[in-house]
Amino acid sequence: MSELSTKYDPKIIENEIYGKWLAAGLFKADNTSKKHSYCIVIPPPNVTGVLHMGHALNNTLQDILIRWKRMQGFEALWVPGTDHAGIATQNVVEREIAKEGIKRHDLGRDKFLERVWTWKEDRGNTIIHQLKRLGSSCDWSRTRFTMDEGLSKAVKEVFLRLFNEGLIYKGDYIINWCPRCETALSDEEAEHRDMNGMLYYIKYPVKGREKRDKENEDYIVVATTRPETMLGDVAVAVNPKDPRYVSLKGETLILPILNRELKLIFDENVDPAFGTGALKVTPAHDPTDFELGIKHNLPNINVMNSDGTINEIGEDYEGLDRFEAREAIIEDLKERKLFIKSEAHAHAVGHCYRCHTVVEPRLSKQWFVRMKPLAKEAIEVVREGKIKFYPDRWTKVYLNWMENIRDWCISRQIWWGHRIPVWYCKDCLKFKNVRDIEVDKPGIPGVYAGEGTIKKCSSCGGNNIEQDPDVLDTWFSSWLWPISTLGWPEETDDLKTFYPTDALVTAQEIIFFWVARMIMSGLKFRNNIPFKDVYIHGTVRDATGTKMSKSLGNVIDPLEVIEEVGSDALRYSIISITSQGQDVFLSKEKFDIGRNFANKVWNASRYVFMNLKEENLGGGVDASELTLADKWIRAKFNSTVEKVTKSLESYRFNDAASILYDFIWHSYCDWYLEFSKLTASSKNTQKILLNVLMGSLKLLHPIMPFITEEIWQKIPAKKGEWIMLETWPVADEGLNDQKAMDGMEKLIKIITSIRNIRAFWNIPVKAEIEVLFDVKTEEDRALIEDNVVYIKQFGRCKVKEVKKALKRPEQSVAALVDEIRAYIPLGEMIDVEGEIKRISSKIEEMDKFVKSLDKKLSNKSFVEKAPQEIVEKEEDRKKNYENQIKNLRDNIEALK
RNA sequence: GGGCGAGUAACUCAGCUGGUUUAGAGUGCUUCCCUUACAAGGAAGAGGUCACAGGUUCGAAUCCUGUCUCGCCCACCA
Repeated sequence: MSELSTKYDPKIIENEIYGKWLAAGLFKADNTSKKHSYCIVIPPPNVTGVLHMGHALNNTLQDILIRWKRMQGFEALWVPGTDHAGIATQNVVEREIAKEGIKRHDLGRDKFLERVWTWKEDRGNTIIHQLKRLGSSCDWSRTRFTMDEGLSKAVKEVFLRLFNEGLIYKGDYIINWCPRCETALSDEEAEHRDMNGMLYYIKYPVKGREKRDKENEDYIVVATTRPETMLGDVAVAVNPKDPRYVSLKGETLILPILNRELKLIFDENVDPAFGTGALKVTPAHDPTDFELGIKHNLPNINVMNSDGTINEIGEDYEGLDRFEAREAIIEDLKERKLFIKSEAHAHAVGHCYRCHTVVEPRLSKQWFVRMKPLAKEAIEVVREGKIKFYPDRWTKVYLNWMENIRDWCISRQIWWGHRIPVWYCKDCLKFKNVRDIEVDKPGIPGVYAGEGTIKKCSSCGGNNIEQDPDVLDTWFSSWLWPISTLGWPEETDDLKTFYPTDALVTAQEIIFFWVARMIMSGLKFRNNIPFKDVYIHGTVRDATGTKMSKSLGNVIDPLEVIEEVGSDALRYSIISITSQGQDVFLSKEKFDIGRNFANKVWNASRYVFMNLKEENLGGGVDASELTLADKWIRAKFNSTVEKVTKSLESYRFNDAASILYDFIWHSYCDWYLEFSKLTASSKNTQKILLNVLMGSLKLLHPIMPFITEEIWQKIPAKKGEWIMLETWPVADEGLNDQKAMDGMEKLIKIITSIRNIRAFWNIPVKAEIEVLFDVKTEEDRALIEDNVVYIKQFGRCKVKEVKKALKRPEQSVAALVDEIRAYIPLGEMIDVEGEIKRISSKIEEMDKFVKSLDKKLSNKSFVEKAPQEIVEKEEDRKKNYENQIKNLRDNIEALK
């Protein structure tokens, strides 16, 4: 047989194999195939991204699924791609041009976008290349990008449909504003982090009473965490039931510093227990206050510019950054004796998920999608089980979010993205700045939403038309991913064949951003769920439990790991340590698991190849000549097939990995392969050796695609064939053999016991020992005699005698396997006392079990209520132990 | 404030519907072995009141309740 190289070198193998797969077009899926389809779509990584361990885990899981299904005979499609990551990419390019001393406004919109596209072409494919290195069997011919023509068309189509249905509107609301990116963010894009902030107590004087000295009557104390927003205060609110403030009803307050008059309003939503029970009302800078403002008909005063500096309303503070203004205002208040105190106050503060700047709640005109109507059906399909989450606990998280869904802010004040397809006639609408135009419903004269550029106003005939300057949230294109990558809105063959897709594999962080919205969009625009199963894997963390991130410098670079140990080892390791949905704690040593296993597989295959003769491999296995080990390994493999398949079906990937590890390493290599050395020339042995290896390689292929393919290609009979296109093994009931399983297990125990004795008595490796077996049954006698060569070889001993009621030889020690007694005469080497001690301690140990079983069996309730088979089992066990104890006692007698 | 997850061997973790588990694996540790597949290996071994307290049950690491510790997510108490 052809040979594998002595050393396993993943670097060479992996590059070569991947190239071969690509060249042969094996990843391409046929959309006219009559086979059942199986489809997954990649969670599109951000174009600015580089492969991190999260991706490695995510893509390995998906690749396992897709390779497994492909082998099961499905027409398997895995659609890859990237999203344009509006804010992140724009930030990257802005940073790049900043090095040349240019800002984006210097370049202008068109020129800047050209730069971004150039960047995308040059650098935006990094992650795609890296995914290939991992072995991902994506259909690269179908690679998509959210700004592609097709996907852009889908985005536009969806916007227009929703707009015309009145599900998209533009209006004034408090949104999360990132002063660094200078754009609005959705609620999900503002990450809340616990911060040790301050709560500041400030006096707001009561008008006309400033000169009085009486405490509590000449001012109200207000508590705030953001004093700078007081510049935009329009009222102070208290609870109507709060006795402290009842007497002040009808009074007017004076806003410190700016000296604006403020109403004192009474509202039940104010919590008397917080701070002083008095709330400063700043409708333009706080969501709660905004609601109050509407309810009490208060004006909105916006005091900040888009970059977070104070605007002209702030008078002397104009131009100061919000945090500088905070300090300055506090100083001024102190000077005016209007500042009372500050106290530590822990609270959650929103941060921009792209640049981590503290976001500012800010009143702003933005585009929104009404989500409640979309959520309805998305809730039903999950409730009815049409879409299932794995692990199931995420169902609740999803439903909870869905049921409390809020409108989605989809406009971003950046340039990189899908521009909002809305045009305004400035003449009809009489607005200087189109941002200020409110669009609360479709069909407003002078507001046009359309696919192509609109140049002329059909209302007034004028051409003073301007397109909305904003772009859409990146997720507004990502949420269409399952339909748009398959060709929607066109009725393509891909869409017909592969939609709905089967599984979505993703991380928990993205359930709201993406999973939930895809379900809504699929139902809305395709009238069907986008996928059936959602597998949520854990977050990859470092050994201390911190999420791996570049800025923290605690990353383990998957590509470095691949360099060192290979992609197969990386894949195996990460899968084996990821139990369903649990977070993954990584450290470099963990990759040894996969490295060692790959090495084992390689060397075992090498051994098999070395011992095979091609002329022995023709025809089937001769069933009449099967050894115990043959039957055993075949039965064991059979159950492995079953278990691995079951594990994959239930998304228990780590189970699949460890079942294979255990079978290949501990059953196949440790025992079968060792046994085979004694019958290496037998045709049967060679055939079974190869058959089981081939089956194992197939089962292992989804997890370790490269090494399995490489070995497969070296099997002469498989020359020119691909393991990745092989058929997934199916369990064959005819191979199950309980008797062989039990027999082999006993044999293994016998050999182990003999080795054990050798080690225990410190018998030199080269010293020969003899074993005599005392058996109780004919079966046991046959078992030993039939397999005596193995006992000799692996127990490193001579088998002198096997018979019933054998008398214990003098000066011997005993090993016990069930009812079999093995005696090893050691002559002068043993001290009788020591052996008696050893046996006695064993008796004690067993006595404990007998006693506990006794207790159990004498318990009437147990005997009556427990299933019959369990009672019987326990009885058998007890008998067994009692027998063993009896044997051991006899042995002590014999030694004396 | 709500929700979720975790606490099992020195370390990192499995253990799915309670009984074939006398609680497993990998790493580490001890002893022996470079035996022609593999020292990235082989053989043998030590090591655990399954966080704590109750409860359900004939039977609990597993189910229920509570407590403690850690981690995460959600939430407009300024």
